[in-house]
Amino acid sequence: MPSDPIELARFLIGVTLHRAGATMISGRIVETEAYLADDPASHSYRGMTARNRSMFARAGLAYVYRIYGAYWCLNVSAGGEGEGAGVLVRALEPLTGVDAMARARPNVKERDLVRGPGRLCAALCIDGSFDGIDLCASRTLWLGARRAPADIGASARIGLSKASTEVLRYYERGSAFLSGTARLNV
DNA sequence: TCACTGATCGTCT
DNA sequence: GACGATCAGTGAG
Repeated sequence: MPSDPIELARFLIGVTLHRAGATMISGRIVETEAYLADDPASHSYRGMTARNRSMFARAGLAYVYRIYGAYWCLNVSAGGEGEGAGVLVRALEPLTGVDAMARARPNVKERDLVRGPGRLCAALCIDGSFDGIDLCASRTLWLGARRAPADIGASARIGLSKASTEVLRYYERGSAFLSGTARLNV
């Protein structure tokens, strides 16, 4: 697994994310965003705090944070220890445990279950208690095998007020499970 | 399908 | 005290 945030963001496209709870849930990552060490849009930009310390760990740990008071977002830490880089996991292609995801998100269409970082965490029951876990060693949330995507597209990142033109969002071209509008997923 | 808006609260200034 | 790596609902085209 690469540690450079851009290489990691591209590598994670096609990797299977597993969640073991009452039911086994898994999905293939189809969309990511890279957040660099010296990046005005990154939580790590102003240095390490109690919230973002997981971003400064060695690559491969989970950084889970709450946004807009209501949703959780899952990142994979990147870079070397103390660097403060990460990759936001934005969308999955559901593989197994669709029923469990639907129970966690009632009245939601299958296509929208894990299409977006907040929705993804809700469907997989990921919250702040997962912050800092090792995604290569955990038995509750971990990264598994990779099935290489046919084609990887790139676009500007979504939802940012700073550095919003940097092309650091990556996605599997043609996937039906991408977030954002169609224009971004060409 | 796209654009716009309000909700909501932990974190940082 | 302000803001945010989002989402669901609404209305127009």
